[in-house]
Amino acid sequence: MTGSLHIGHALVASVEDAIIRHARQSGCNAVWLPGTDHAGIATQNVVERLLADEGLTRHDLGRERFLERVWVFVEEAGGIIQHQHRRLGTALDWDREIFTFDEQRSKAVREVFCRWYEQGLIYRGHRLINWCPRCLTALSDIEVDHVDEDGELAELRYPGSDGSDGVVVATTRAETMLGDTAVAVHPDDERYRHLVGTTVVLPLVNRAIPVVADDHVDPEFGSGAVKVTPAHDPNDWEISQRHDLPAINIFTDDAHVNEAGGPYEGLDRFEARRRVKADLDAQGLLVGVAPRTHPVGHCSRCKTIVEPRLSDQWFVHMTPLAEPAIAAVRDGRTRFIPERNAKTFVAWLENLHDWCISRQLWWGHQIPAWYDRDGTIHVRRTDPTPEEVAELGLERDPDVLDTWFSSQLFPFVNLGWDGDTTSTPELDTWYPTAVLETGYDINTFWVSRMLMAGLSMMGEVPFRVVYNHGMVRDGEGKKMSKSFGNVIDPLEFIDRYGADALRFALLRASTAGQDAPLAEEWVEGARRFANKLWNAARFVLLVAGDTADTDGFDDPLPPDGLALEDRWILSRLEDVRAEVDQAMQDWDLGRVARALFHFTWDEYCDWYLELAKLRTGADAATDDAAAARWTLRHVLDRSMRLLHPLMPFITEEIWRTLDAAADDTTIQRSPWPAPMAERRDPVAESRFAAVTEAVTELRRFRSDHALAPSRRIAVLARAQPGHRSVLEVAVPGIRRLAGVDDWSFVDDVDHVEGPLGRVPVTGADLYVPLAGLIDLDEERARLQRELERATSELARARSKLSNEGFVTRAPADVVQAERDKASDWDAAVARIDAQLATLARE
RNA sequence: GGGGGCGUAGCUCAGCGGAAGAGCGCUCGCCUUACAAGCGAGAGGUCACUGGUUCGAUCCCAGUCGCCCCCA
Repeated sequence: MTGSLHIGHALVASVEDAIIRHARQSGCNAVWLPGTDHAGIATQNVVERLLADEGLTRHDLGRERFLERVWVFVEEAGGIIQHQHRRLGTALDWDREIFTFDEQRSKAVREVFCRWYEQGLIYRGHRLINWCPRCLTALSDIEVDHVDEDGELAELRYPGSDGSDGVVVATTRAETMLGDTAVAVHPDDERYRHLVGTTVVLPLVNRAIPVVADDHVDPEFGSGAVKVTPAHDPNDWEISQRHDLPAINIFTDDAHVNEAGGPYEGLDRFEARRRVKADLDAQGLLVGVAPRTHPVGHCSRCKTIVEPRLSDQWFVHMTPLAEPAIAAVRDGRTRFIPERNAKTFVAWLENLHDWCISRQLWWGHQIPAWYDRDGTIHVRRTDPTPEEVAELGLERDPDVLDTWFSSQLFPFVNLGWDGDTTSTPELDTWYPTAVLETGYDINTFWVSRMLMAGLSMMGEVPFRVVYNHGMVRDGEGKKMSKSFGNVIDPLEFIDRYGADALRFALLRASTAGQDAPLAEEWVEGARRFANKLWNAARFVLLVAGDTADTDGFDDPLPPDGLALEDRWILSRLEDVRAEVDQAMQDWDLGRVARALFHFTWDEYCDWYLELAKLRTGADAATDDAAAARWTLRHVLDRSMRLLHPLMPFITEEIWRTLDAAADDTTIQRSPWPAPMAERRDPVAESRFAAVTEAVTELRRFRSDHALAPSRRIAVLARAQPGHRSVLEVAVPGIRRLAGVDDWSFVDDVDHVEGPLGRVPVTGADLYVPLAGLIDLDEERARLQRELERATSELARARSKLSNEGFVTRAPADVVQAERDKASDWDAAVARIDAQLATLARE
């Protein structure tokens, strides 16, 4: 409500959009539900600040007029983040968007409150809660952030009522002594046993307080005696309940000392701390002061130090709700990705305290409870009539509900549930939902409550899977924060690099549950990828733009006469399709991104397109050119469909350009590529590997000898039996890609004049006449280095094979692989020797 | 104090029992007619340390050290 799109939202949106687009392409009736919560504390804070600029407080306006102001703000600011999400390309079901404060959702909130109240799950209690003295409201436990801070541990002496020395207690919050109502020691602590049951005098306020024995006191901490301030410390509150001690509240709601603090009344809590210590010191009762780091709770909204405070609040009794949720996670009705998060989640659910749901705010769902003259509580689904109000003297509880109380209902109120309506086509179709995607930091806040509320109201889990992404960090793995100045603004990056680039960079770096680093360079790299795709598409359009010579773009049947590289790239497409499917199933979008990046760039562009250039030129054979064009288009089309969930914009654009029939549809509705096992062609893959090997080895040879592309070379190929035909079909391609002018097959090179460079590849030796081409001494040195490596690898393999245990106990295929390696290296040694001999003869 | 994660190439991270991978960065050579936002080649790693299991460990187990989260 008050926020704008930050990089964390961008990751959420990228992941969820990828999932939903994939699901839709796969033919699922998928829905992606947008919703906004009313962000109670945050929104009220913002509007109160606006009012403060006008010199007003909400109390000047009164509740009704204040809420009118909030609504004005909401109307203005509320839509910003939705609009920003559209820039990322999110295919949300916008017409199903809901707001926690709209009529139906408000009705549902009230219904759930009433049901839980009737079931005894909601109660009003006088308890110690977390209070924000700035927001002036209660907070739940998880809205408090604990941060270690440097402070002072002060040791205070409380003299005995009988004039004895009394006890020394230690505290980091000396000012709370004004509210002490006891001193506690451990029952087994010999040092204090004689004091239990006596009283000591509380200095400054001169109140006699008892010394009690309690098991929970840690005798090792400080002096072993602790002061007990029931109204301002959770542990002390527990002690007070066990020993029936009074609780004295010493603070006003904005954390100033109240009348209970006597002379300190009116002081801010930190000033009071200084003064109390100084005054005790003056009386010789400040025994010692030592620096100490201790955890301090802060309001997660405004960072003010929270104050434990005793007050009347509404609570949800958690155990009965948590138990079914724990069971659902344990028996797998809801699964976590990564799985380990389930453990943390369950452990957290098992140790829940009751949830404080009332907030002393105006912006929120007002609690539907009225108090009559006798103080009896009336919880109502509908407001009481004016007659009832008059008759019973009803007054409504002014507090509102925690925002999470309403957002926990999302999974079913989005689908139409409001208590009266409990069955809709949407609920029947989509509840339980398939997946809830969120950062792991939200599991306790939101996921847990949705799970509990869903089980309680619907009797079934709200989602089958909780997919947790990590936090976005900067390129150095550091947390992004404004104070570090390393924050990436997604909107700025979309402007500069495009939404697809931002999405791809985020997804490529993401692994379930692990944090995702993001630096500008990664986004830049992703843009280069998008650019690569665009240029590849331009080329495909250039050589295969008109569809006249194909049977239509979508025809899965390739024409006759596919070349080796056609069969290879089609086979590889099928491989990568399978890998992407598996990765999608594993919720591993990083793997999807990497697999497609590699396939489209390193295989399709760098190899297939380069080879296709030869076959689609003016002098190309018609049938062969048709096969190449069909394959170019087919693979590009399938690649676009596979990439679409990650990069919606460019894939849509390319896909539409390619397919004339696409004018009236969208790639979002194009079928997800189905398995085509018959396209798997291991023979083509292995034969093509021979081609790439030959090209790569020749290129390396050139590079090693600093031969510019303009220096053409000749190759004499001596193929082993059966391998000549493999290379033969690929000769034109090899020549083009490796810069070879003359290529001939030979039976041997014994009679060839002059020194020859030898480029060994699988199944053949390629000889390059070196005269006038290179420095022969350098070549000898290079060969020596190679010989050393081959010799050492051979030794390694042989020693492994001479290990009796390895040969007899390792799997047969592993042993065989090792034997093959040994014989390969053995052959390599022989070849290099021969090559050195060839060089020697000049 | 309890729970969890992470230490792999200069940086950020994949891999997780059988010859160490990617992106970026770096070096060298290229304007090869889709792309210099590009193409080709290359350097760079006792996979934190110490033990154990195994024929074999970056991968499994135990411990140590170092970073980081969450909860109390």
